[in-house]
Amino acid sequence: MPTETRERILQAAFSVLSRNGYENTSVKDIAEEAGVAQGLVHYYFKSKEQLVLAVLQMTCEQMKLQRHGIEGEANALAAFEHFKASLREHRDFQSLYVELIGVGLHEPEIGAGVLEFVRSDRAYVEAIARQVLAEREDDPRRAPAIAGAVEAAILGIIVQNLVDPDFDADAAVDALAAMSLASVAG
Amino acid sequence: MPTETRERILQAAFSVLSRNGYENTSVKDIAEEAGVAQGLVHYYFKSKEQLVLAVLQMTCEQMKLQRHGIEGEANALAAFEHFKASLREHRDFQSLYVELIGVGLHEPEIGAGVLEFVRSDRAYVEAIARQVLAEREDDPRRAPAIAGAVEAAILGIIVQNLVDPDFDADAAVDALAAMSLASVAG
Amino acid sequence: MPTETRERILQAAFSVLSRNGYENTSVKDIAEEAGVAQGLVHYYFKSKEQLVLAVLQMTCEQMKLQRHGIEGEANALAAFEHFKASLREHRDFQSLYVELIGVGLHEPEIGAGVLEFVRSDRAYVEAIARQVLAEREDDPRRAPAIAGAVEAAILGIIVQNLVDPDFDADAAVDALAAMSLASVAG
Amino acid sequence: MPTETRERILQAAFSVLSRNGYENTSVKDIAEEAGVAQGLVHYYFKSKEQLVLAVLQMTCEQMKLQRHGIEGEANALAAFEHFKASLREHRDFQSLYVELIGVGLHEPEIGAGVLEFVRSDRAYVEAIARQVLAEREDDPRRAPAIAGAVEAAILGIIVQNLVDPDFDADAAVDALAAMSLASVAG
DNA sequence: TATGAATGAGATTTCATTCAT
DNA sequence: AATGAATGAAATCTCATTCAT
Repeated sequence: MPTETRERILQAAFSVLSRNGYENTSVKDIAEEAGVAQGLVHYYFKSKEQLVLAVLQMTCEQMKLQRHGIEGEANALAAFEHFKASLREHRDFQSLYVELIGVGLHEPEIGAGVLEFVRSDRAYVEAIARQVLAEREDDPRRAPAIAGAVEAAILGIIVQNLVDPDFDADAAVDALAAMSLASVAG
Repeated sequence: MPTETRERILQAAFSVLSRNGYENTSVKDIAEEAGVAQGLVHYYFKSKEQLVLAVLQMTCEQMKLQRHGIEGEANALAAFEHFKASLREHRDFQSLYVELIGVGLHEPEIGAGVLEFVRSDRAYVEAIARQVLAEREDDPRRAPAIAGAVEAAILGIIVQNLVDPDFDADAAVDALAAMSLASVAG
Repeated sequence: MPTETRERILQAAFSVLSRNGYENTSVKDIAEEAGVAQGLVHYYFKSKEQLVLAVLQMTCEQMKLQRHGIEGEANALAAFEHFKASLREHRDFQSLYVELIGVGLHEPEIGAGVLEFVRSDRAYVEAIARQVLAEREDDPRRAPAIAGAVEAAILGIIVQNLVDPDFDADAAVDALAAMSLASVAG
Repeated sequence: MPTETRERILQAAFSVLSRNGYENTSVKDIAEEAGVAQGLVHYYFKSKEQLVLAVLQMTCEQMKLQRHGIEGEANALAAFEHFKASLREHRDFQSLYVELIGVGLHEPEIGAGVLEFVRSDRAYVEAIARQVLAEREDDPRRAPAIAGAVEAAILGIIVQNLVDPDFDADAAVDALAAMSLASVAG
């Protein structure tokens, strides 16, 4: 089946990219990991950049799905717990993601993909914030700013967790949870 | 004069790197920007990686100095204001920094440089946190976790500010300030 | 056809190497001689060293085949005659060979290839020596030492023949033949 | 003293060249080994090739001197013994020498230096051969051919001794001695 | 769809040599 | 005599991409 091959290439690209980094990954490496000829990669993806973009989107899609169950709960603490778990389980995704944030600063197509995901992530945080503000009868107009800060902290915890082996990510998440809830009236 | 030339290469490297990105910057570009022969770059820096590392360190050094006046004050709000200003004034540094965080995930020498700076930055935040906790007679042992979360938010605000033209960085910083102070007893 | 191209590169490499010498031969020169793109050379051979090694082995293989008919004869004099002829006809091979002996002293992979050929050549000489010793009922245990000396003289005659236009190679081979036979009982 | 510096550079060049090989030796390496600035090497030697040539000549000179005492003796066996000793003691010289034979095939100035030494060496062998032939009242006109073969064997034993750790150089020299003496009437 | 040979541009790096001091 | 910064050319190698089959 044609689609299977495309998928295999995508998976292979994700593996190699997250393992070796954007700079150290060639189309040849990806083709080898996927077990296909080099030329076939360009049959499915016009350029390396397009392939990377597809990888980014595929992976973001996977992440969104995992979050999905939580969203209905409107429970901020549960979301933070879920985040703690994902810090342990999805290092590979996060590593690629952080690297692509950097790449996206100078490659517009990647940048657009990154932007889309950052915004959707922040929107999710904002939705939760809005729920909490509503519960406590605080001003719902505060939600965007709080979401900006909380989403920022999430990104920054991901980064520190990747970069610094001594970083206590769980403690940072707990502190973030305490901080964000303390700032809401009630 | 020898030292001047080395400095000129470093400055040129910073310019080109922050303007075009790590991937799109060649030693040739840097040499041209500096107005020297390509070979001279390798006379002063053993490899491209070493040069980039030196750029990272030089720039981190500059950032540290700017912070210096603040540190004695133990005034968290002033530090947040200063951060807001630097978001406007130092996009070039921040852009390079964010990109090198990504690069450093797979290139150990860059990674070590990034780690060093992240830690020193967090230590600075922790010192301020400790001051505030002391003022309000809260438990000083909370400082590391708070610093982890606040440093994270700082990183994440830098990222969003670079990536998303619609991001309201000032509002996020204000929300962060409110959150972090609200979580401390008093 | 793929194999043809590989062979063409190999032949081109032999030509340029024996004509211009190892030091003065670049991959670009070889690609031009073969009429292919420079990158293709590295498609077939991982590195310049690997290519040179392949050239060495290819040429050694050719030399071995030419010798083959003789070996059955157990006739030392015929072998010496054949050697005289090859001194005239295979200057190019011998020139490259002598140069690679020198190169191999400091590049292990080349050195291994050279060693292999020297040993196989000496083994061939030893086989002939053993035949002559048997014929004349002399001690067969003398064969290795005699082969060491005769193989040495062969190498040295090749060298002098290349280096010194006034060197009388035929006379030297005849003297060697006389010497080696005179030292065997009978 | 100026001459001392020149000598130091020559000695350093010999060390580095014989240790690392011609290809892997840069003028910078030599300057560093000598403890002088890179530019100074070119003050004393017009080019790298000239320097290498001077090294070759210096070293050949040293070898000749060591032989000198022997030459008066006209004692072939003593000369062979001396050769056996030099195989053990002068690997560094011999390694450089063999490499420069190869280089000299394509660089005329080096080639001329090599040729000069090969000829002088062969002339020395020929003188001894002549003495032995005279002693045994054999035809002195055989001397050049014998010398060609013996000098060849000397070169080839040097080569095999460098290339093959299992080569029994002493046995080969003994066999050579036996062969060469057996071929002379008496 | 799939292959893999072939291309051509470009990257990093090395190096002999020159030159101002 | 001596330094070492500076040059410019060249070398090896990598790689995204194309193309004939």
